[in-house]
Amino acid sequence: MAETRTRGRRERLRAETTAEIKDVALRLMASGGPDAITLRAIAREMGMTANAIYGYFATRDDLVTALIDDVYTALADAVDAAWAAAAADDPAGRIRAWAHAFRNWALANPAGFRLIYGDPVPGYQAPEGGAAPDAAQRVCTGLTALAAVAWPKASQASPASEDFQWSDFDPGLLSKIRPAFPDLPPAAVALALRIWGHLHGLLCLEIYGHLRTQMLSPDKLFREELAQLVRSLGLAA
Amino acid sequence: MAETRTRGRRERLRAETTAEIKDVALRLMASGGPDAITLRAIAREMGMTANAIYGYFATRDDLVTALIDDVYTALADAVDAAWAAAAADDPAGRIRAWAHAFRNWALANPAGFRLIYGDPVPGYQAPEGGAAPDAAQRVCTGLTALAAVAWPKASQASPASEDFQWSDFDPGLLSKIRPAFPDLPPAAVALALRIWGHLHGLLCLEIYGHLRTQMLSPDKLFREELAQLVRSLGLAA
DNA sequence: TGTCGAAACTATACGGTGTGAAGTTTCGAT
DNA sequence: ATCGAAACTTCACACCGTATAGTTTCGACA
Repeated sequence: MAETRTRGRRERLRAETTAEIKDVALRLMASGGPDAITLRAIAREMGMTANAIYGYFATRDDLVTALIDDVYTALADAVDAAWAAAAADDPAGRIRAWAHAFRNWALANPAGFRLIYGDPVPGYQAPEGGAAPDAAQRVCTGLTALAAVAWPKASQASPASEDFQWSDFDPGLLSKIRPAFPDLPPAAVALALRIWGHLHGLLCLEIYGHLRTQMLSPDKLFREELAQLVRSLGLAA
Repeated sequence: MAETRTRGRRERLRAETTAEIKDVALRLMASGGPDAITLRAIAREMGMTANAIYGYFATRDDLVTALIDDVYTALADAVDAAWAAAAADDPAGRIRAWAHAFRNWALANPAGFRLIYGDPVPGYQAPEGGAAPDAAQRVCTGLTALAAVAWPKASQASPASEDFQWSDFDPGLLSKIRPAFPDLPPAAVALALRIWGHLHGLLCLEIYGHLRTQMLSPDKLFREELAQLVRSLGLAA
């Protein structure tokens, strides 16, 4: 038991250091953007040598990957929580809550948003698996859940023009969605992705500063977007 | 006259070198992404020293700015040309032509798209004026022209919920739009920006690889988006 | 309790980057 | 023929990621 305690101690220290590295990296990112994430800066902040970090992350990309995982998970948590907090019998309200949570999170963590959705860092290549794809699918799944509730009305308000097949979508995504919504057709998933694109586009333009050159009140535009979305889904109050 | 000839020669050489620098930079970007744009790599390619480039661009950011200007202008030219090539009496066709030109350009020049709309390069800060904002406004203006034609029908199909004012928009943008479309209300410009956001979002997700994790046929999704857009504008065939 | 060995960390080095200052060459204008 | 500006090179500096080798720390076990 002393054994497990001490071994636990080693692992605890290691976990703490790992957490501190990620913490410092996130702080640097928040203050100086994704490019401020340099091993040397992190080490400087921690009173270490840059090479010491290699004991915790094999490469800087691995660290960035870990950060993306954490940040993306935080985003997914935020929108899921907003969804859960809204009244279940008010689909339009849930969509609004979800979307506003998404935007508010992005505006509060612009560097995080860029880290997830932009070029995180020079030459970075995302790995295959990991928490980030999971979080992406959670976001996507949440959106599909919203679309699923609205689908019966939405599909008759504006049926899909393309004939979507299940084979058009990623099996991993479907494996999470289809069990939850057995009656959902492929076109509804396409709708969810389109909605994702709508919100993502406005947010990208805003966060990367392309909207501010044309529009002085992006929040008004976003609210209008949501109003039209709710209406197009046949959920208008 | 010998005077003007020789002075012209100096300037011509200078212009040629400037063009070659940008050319090499664009080639590097196309093959290795925006991050491959390094002064040293350019100089290496040209058989020069990296510092020689400082005679043409005061800083690397200035070079990147020049590239962004060129690339953004090329994009604006492409969509404008597609718009002009489509039949003037077919608003829906013009929208489709515009949007497909946008997407095709982006897919053909992913690095350029990232250069314009993403983090171009570590620590880059866009300057105030220049050709890029002009090109952005051309894109935006083109979109507004599309929205303007559709507005009479579109506004009664789905009127705006927010009350947009002219003061919500950038005066520079309005100065180009309002003279051309005197009867256009602010809400129509908001619609144009929303459409921009829709297309931009799908394209961003696709180009940055976030869509491919969920959807295997992005082009089908894009066509569906356009179909729904045309329908929502009351332009359905 | 003394010793071993693994883990954590440092030191040094290499090649890459942008950029500044100073020196050299080129070449048109007078 | 000469002057001077422009083009270019050389050298230097600080920063980056990362590989290698050496050093310290400290829990585990005889």
